[in-house]
Amino acid sequence: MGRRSVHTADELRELILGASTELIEANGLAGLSAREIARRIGYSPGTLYNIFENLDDLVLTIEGRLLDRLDQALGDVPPASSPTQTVHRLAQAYLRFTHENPKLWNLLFEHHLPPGREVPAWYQTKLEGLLSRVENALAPVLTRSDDKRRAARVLWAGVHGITSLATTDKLSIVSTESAPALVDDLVSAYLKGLGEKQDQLAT
Amino acid sequence: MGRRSVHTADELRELILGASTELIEANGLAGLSAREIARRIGYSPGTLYNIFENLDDLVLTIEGRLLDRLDQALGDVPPASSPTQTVHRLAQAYLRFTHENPKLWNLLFEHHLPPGREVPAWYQTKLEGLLSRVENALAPVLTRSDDKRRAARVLWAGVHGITSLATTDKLSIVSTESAPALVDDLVSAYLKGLGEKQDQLAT
DNA sequence: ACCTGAACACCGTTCAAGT
DNA sequence: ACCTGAACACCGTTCAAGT
Repeated sequence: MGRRSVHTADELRELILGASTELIEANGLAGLSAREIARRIGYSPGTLYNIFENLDDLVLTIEGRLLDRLDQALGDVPPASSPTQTVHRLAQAYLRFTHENPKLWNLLFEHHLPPGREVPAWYQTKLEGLLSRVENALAPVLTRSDDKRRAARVLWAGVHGITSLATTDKLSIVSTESAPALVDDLVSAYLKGLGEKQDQLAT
Repeated sequence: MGRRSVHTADELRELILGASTELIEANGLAGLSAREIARRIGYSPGTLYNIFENLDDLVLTIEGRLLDRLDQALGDVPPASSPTQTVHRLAQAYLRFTHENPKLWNLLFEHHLPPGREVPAWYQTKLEGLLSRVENALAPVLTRSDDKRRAARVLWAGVHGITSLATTDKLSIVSTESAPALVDDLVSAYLKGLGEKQDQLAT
């Protein structure tokens, strides 16, 4: 037929991304299918492939926007009286974000690129941007850049691990309610332990 | 036709599980399909459904065996001179295990049961058994059972987070080579920090 | 230029029919 | 009793044909 510009390419793009997000929020990656997206927006499956290379490309786009939203959420965190307190706030903001968007967040870990394909460069850049927010918060207390790098990664991984176990329902060793307390415990004990190490090095 | 007992039900079960494990080790959950399993073992797809309820049931069985193997690996860790050292050894053993079976381990997080279904009771039991190994190692240093529970969960989640980021290739913020150092850093700083807290409570 | 929809090569799962 | 294989209801992706 040729519905010819009932929607512009950009509008179509947003329609597709919107429908995809809804499907993922409802049933995770398993709920996403090209044909179902097409049904929801009233186009044929083929249309998706005019706009996106394939489903992986589409998912990567959604993930990019999600990382941007998290970056914004972390950017909105006001610095606290001490670096330690700021890290606490960042960690809780991350936790809140993942709990508000559990299925969408899980997408980052459920979705895998086919064997050959690498993650795009902009994706890697976004990740580093997020991590640098933690590194910056740690800067006043960890001057050696190696220490800062490592501590930021350990904290990030630790908080990720807690949210992962809490949201997965598969390793339900951690309940959703207990997650914030575990995150606080991790951050405070770990940073306290690091501080002691620092002191030892200083003496 | 009715190949009638060329293999016993148990043999067939093992054939299916073996082929499934190979497929997962090659390409993750995405590489697994009932039809491909059937092809590999020379039976028709329908046969799988005489032995397993469905693919989820089959995957859950594989996951159970994997948890058993990890439990054994952790059980083989000899206690060290101090509780802290023992936890270090457990954490490294966990890390080694996940790095030796990356795709299989990822199965635990890639695979989700359909909306209604809950994880079976034996599954939950196995998880608690694993966690109790960490709790036991912590027992000499953390007497309050609440503290023990929390510390074991934080450590477990933390190590899980590090391996997850290292193996995912999607959040490649952590390289495979750096993982052991991050795990050591997490365990030593966290436990040192907890120790300080304890001291404070004691005074 | 844009979109369709049939076509191809796949899925998971069921179940009547065969041995 | 055990296993098959056709059938059903799905997939992702491509591309000739239509407007």
